[in-house]
Amino acid sequence: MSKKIKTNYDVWREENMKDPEFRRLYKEEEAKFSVSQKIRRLREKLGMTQQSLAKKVKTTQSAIARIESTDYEGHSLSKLEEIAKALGAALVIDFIPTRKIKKSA
Amino acid sequence: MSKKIKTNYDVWREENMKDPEFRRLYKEEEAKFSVSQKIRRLREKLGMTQQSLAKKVKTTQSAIARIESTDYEGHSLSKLEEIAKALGAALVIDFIPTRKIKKSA
DNA sequence: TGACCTTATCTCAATATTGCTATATAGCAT
DNA sequence: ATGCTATATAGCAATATTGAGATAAGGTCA
Repeated sequence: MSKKIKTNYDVWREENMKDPEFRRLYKEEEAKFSVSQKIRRLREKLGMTQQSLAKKVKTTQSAIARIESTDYEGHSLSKLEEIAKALGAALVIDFIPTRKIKKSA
Repeated sequence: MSKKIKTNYDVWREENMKDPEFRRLYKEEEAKFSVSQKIRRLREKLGMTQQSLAKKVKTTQSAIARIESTDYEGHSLSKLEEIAKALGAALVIDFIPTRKIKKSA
């Protein structure tokens, strides 16, 4: 039934799972994951292949693979929007202040 | 009726909302605005000009103006990260499913 | 009025991302 | 083993974004 192909991401995750701190974050906060990984995980939840996602986004499998690679950081917002749509999701972006904001105008 | 889907971002926010300081800094209403507007509003709250922000991000005022223009959609994630940092904020990105995900996998 | 500050818009070159093909690897099944 | 499927990666052309300078518009203030 279920195919268990081990991706680079699987290898990466298994390796990192050896680290207790990583395990803690992995369980508690998926928010800690990169955009690339979020896309991959959502795609896999939907049972889609890179190929089928590529078709929906009108691009190629290799382009999806690149976007999902753990060390890729060249994402564009427009592409992310397209991908989100193809995955039946809404892309949410927000800026969260990490330090105090001065009251002055 | 339908279950409200709680995203990782929701969990993250709810958890942080327990902190009074975070609540003060975070304004729920901000979520409605576009990325361009969010940048502009946050910059103005900090009393910064496009010029001063440009300097922090090592670019020009015209580039900031372009990024803040309402109909601009060519944002890159890397630029947004830089801008967020310069504005003393964390960039949060999440995919929120808008339809049910099959239980499998 | 003029001087100054802030923002918007234009153009162009430099840089970055994307699309695409080909190819390699890995897992599973026959 | 072979064949099939899914993914990863390299190279290059096409496309898109960015950086920069010039300029214009609007506001404020003396």
